Amino acid sequence: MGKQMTEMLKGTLEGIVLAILAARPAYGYDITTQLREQGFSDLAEGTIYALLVRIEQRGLVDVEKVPSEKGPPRKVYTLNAQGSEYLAEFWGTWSFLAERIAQLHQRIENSPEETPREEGA
Amino acid sequence: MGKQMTEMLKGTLEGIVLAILAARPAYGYDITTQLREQGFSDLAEGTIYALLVRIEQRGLVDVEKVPSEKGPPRKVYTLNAQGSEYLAEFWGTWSFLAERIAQLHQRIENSPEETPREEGA
DNA sequence: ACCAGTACTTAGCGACGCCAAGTAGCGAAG
DNA sequence: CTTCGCTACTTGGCGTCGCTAAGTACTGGT
Repeated sequence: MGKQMTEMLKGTLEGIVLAILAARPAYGYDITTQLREQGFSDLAEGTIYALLVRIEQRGLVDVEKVPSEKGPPRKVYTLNAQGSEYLAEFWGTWSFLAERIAQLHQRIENSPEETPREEGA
Repeated sequence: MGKQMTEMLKGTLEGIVLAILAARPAYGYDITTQLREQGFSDLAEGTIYALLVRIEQRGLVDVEKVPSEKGPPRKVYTLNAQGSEYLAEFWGTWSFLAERIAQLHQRIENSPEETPREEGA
């Protein structure tokens, strides 16, 4: 997916990453790999790292440096209480938006321009 | 809803507006009113107008100036063939994203940290 | 010694939604 | 007749976000 997906990820990627961290703690490279495997194939690596820095500075996650056998130390992120709260808000916002959009989608599906309808009443 | 919604609307608002136009032609003020009534209560007016200019320049809509009894002439936007195509792409992208996020949501719901589980096997 | 894979960082860019203010046309109230 | 409020669109500047691109650093294999 291209530009549309890029724009859509603004605002949702944050929630996605928090949701991943809600399942279990993880580090940047790991998260990137997970997402790429789950279909976000051309997700930029730098994006995740920048996002992690942001949510750390907002105090939504706790960080721990863990040595790796295969490279530089990993920064393992864990969702904390504030992060859980923020994630809950995210689900609320997302649900609201998804519901409106689903309604719009149905409304179109159910009233295609082709279908002849009684114009009068 | 606040900042989360603002960020989420990036990329989705365009699709929302196109979907509204797919139902029937409309002008900026009208679209803004519709959206505000449908729950996007603090949607900025300028946002919609800027978006309409963009989709017009991309050739996704046709425009017609229609005089109004209550003020300046309205710019009525109609979704054209290219717009329909683009909207279809939007649904594809949105569906993909919504599905992934739904999966993430379920995965969390089904494995809450609180629930005691057999640790061994 | 070199390269590939792992893992994180940084600087700059474009796109989008918001804010604020302004322009313009019309009807009703004073 | 001026003023106010509603309708309707425009414009300039701002902050945020994801992407691009380049770099740093550590390890193991050839």
